[in-house]
Amino acid sequence: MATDTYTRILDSAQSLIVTRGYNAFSYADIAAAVGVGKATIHHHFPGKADLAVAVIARYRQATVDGMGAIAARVTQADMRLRAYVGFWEQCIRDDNAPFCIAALLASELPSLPPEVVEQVKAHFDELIDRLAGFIDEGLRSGALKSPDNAETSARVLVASVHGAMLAARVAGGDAALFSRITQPALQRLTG
Amino acid sequence: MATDTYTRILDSAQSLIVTRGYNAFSYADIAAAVGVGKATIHHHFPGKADLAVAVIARYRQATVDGMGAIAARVTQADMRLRAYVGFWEQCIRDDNAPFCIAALLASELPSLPPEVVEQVKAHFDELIDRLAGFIDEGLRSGALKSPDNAETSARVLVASVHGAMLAARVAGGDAALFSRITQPALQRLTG
DNA sequence: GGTTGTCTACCGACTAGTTGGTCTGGAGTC
DNA sequence: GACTCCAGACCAACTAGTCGGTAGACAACC
Repeated sequence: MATDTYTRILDSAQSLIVTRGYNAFSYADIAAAVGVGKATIHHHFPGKADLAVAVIARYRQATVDGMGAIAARVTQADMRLRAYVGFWEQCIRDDNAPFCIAALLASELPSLPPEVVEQVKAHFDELIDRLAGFIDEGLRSGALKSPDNAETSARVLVASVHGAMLAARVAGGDAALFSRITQPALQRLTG
Repeated sequence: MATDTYTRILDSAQSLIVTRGYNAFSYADIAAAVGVGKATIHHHFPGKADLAVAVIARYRQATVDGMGAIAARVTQADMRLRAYVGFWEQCIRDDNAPFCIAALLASELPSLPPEVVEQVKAHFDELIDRLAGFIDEGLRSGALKSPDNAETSARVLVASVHGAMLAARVAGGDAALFSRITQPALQRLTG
């Protein structure tokens, strides 16, 4: 199912989307990066939208898995939130995947094919849902505090992370700036 | 200097960038929207980067003017910040220009021509500077409070606004959601 | 008061290159 | 021999950008 070429195309597409967005990468870019013909990409992903959908679908799964791993590994609610934010800080620091592709695609939303829009929305819903789960648990146990409900608190935290990503990107990949900006949103919940 | 056609091209480019970003609009789009030939656009703006630079430069001026107007009209520091956030809430509600073009371009930053990158960075610097000015004044007078310095506080607020814009766009232009997400960042300063 | 020259504003037709996508066909495998 | 995987050549449509040329405004000159 997931052959090597298939995965490498997906990897390449993902890193191109992270740096350029949906509209500024082409089949030729991927073909050159992976070292295959353009037709090979079409073989695995009939259209550009299919490719993007596959990238986000995998990204969504990775997010769900990652949040699940945090839930399993970390027991304290405040540390779970710190792990989420810390993950992105590390990504920016390593210049690995220094931007959430869903956030990037969200900004381009009005110019995206409907299937892609659907995936982006689904990712946001999922992410908010998982974080709200962490926060809800923390509020019940008294480990966290917030004047708002868990869902709103999660949205505020995510917005802070996305805004901080933008700021870090403008500052040339400044992970320390990202950390500085996201800290208040964390402190607001962790006290 | 600034003829009618010139301004209309600029207007059209700006609204196209707001909805689609830099890479997903073309000279043909603008030509069709304005009702002129493509060559006319090239006459006023030799290259696509020149056009984008002109759009952002005008946007920067409008931002500086707008912040100046707030400073002149509103005396209380907390109300100045509310005016800034409220401006964007209104833009989203009216579906007028429901996204900051600099924030949108910032997400595409790695794929942008250097002249455009420069303008985007300059806008961020200017915006942070003006807001930090408001906050600094408020901190001195005791109208605002913050554990951080004015510059960091301004960055946190801007990140919150940009993150909330993304959330509102994903939610289909939900101005109430934008307001709900930005409120904590305001409350943090206004108490 | 014509004539000439120069300027800006604009257009239709063009270019070279790129876009996503299709077609045919070959190599390897089960 | 059917199937998956892949490449090369190709396509129409589109991209930013260029070309020569036109229409009008303004001025200078004789």
